[in-house]
Amino acid sequence: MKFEVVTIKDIAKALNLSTSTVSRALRGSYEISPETKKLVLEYAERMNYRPNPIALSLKEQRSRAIGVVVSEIANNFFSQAIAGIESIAYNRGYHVIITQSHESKERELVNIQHLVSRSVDGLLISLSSETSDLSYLQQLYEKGFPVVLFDRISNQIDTHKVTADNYMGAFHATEHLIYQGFKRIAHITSSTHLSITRERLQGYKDALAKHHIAVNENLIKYCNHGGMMIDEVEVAVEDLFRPKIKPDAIFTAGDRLSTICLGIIKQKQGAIRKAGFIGFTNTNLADLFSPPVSVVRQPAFEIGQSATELLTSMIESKRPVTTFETKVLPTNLIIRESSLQQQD
Amino acid sequence: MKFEVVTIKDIAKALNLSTSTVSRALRGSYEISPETKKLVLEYAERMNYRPNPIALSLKEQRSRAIGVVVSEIANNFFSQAIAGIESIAYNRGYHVIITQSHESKERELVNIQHLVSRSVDGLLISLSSETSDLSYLQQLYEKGFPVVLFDRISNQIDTHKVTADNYMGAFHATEHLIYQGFKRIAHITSSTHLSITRERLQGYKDALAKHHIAVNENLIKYCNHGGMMIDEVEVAVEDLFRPKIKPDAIFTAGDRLSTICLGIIKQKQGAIRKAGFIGFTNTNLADLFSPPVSVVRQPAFEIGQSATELLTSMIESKRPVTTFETKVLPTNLIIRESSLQQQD
DNA sequence: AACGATGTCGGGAACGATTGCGCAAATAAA
DNA sequence: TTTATTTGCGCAATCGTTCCCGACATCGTT
Repeated sequence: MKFEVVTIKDIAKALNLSTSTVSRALRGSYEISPETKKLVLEYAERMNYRPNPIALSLKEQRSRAIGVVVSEIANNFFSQAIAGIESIAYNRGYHVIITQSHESKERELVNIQHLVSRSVDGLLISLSSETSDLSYLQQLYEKGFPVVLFDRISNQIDTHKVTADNYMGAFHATEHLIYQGFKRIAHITSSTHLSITRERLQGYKDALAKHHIAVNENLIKYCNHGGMMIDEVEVAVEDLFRPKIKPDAIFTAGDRLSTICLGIIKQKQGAIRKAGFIGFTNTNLADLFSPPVSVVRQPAFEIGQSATELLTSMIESKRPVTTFETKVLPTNLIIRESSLQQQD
Repeated sequence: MKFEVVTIKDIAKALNLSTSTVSRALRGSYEISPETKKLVLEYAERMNYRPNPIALSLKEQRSRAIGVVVSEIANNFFSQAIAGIESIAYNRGYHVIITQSHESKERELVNIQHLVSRSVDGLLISLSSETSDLSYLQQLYEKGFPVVLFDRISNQIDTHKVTADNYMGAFHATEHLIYQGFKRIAHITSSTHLSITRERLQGYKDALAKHHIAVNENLIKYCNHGGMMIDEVEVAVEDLFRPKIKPDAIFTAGDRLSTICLGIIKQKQGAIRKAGFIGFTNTNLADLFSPPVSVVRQPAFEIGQSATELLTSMIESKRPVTTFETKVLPTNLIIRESSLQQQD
């Protein structure tokens, strides 16, 4: 099952020229006479010649492809980020190879090794929630392999990073709840391995502190699988609302976490149902919810774009890049009914 | 900015052997003595040798990668389908290269050419809404290049196809609305170029016919950009509800179409707001809507898996495949409040 | 002792493209 | 006319790997 294509050799043979001449003619080299150029160009056009990228990769030691590792494609944030990645990569002539870690550090490692062996020119990574040891990546990176971290970043490795302003996003969300009069604001988040978890948690805590509300560790729940397991979230919600003194608002720190939590709330009655709600999520459908849901929205598309720009510039840089930037893009607080204090 | 790796040549030099011997030792050839094998294997292991997939691709004329063309990644159906594709491809040792057509036939063509020139071993395609002329694909396919169509298929090309049972999905959805007492059921769909449009439309019409309801062409609106342009949908909805005699229910035929339509309905009053609603969508959040939305859900993940299984079997088939199957997977009708007749 | 059989290994072409170098012919300069 | 320069093109190496052949050495057989 082969798919025969014309090569530079075929053209050379047909035109009674050498492959070098054909190659140079195609690349418009000055050392080829205009007549020969025209001849070759026209024939190549007619035969629909396309240079073989694999051969080029082998010769030039680059593949013009970048690898992406995310936890899950079917997640609003990531699918939007990938769209952003693809938009820039496409323009710069790179292919995008996508892999999912499913929040597993083993799978993440296998994916990275796979991509590297496949000679991708660079890597765009959002860490899995299990990942704490970055030594493999570190090692790879120190050998000069371009890596850009996005969304879930780490300070264990010194390279370009792009992320949303998780701290301020969480801070403003929490402060908004406080302004609305909520006093006992619960926070449901994921593994503390993740930078986004820690940043959002800090924003939450600092907002409370600013308004002289003591942080209550019982109001903070960690779902280590980040919403990959529904049970985990159910347990967290039930734990929160079991005590006599219940939370009056919930602030969730992740896309899946938010939607799952909303689903659980919907099935419940009483205090749970009445609690204020705001969450980090990138769904476009939040205003269709009942009640319309307040969200912290991340500029996912732009994060993907920005990370890809940094990566391609690193790949194409002549000398080793030594100064790195960490881009922090502002989040968008969209207030709808769910986070408003009900007057009753 | 290079990333130096050990090659078979390095091993040969270090061990004072020829590359042929090293190659054979690594592949466990019988003509290499056990001692030499052991020596090579251990050294390769120690140096963390990985065969260069690019070189292999060049030699073997295959890349162990499959190309995917969809209209948009950030769409529930496609992101779920891609997850299914990736799950099978991963197990069979293939990489997945994803591209988006953004519903443009030019972009689709460029992507396909790009992927082919990059020597993907096969193609998984869901056609753009603009595509009517499949001659390029046809031509490619006739040269023996493995192609599997999924979701948006075409009978212009004879190969494996995988799709949801759009006809029955639409039929049952429409019939459900009829059973609920709705009489004037509008249908908002996309370009008739698409197989899914035609199949769903036919299901809709046949359900009406079965229940002796005349098809009213004024109640059918075609959004040729399939929800990529919001205006288009707004115009459609307004056109539907402008006449004196208004529809009492809406049935939408696509993911984006459904959610956009729901957004529009939400902003309106009166007849529009009160109309029954059901739509094709793969969002997981439909029961969080207000009211909870009835949907026709496609087995997106399974469609992706199935298409990938067929493609890889085609790629790996020794002799040309001549008999093709069209897999039709059942849809899932999930009834919630939005499609129930309100008793008032 | 001569021969074939077997076991181990290396040489080199091939996959498709680029590119430094060299060579011949044509042209320009002396 | 002779020399120098330019023009136009081919040879061959290279990227990493596989694989067809051919080259030996060793062993057993007659």
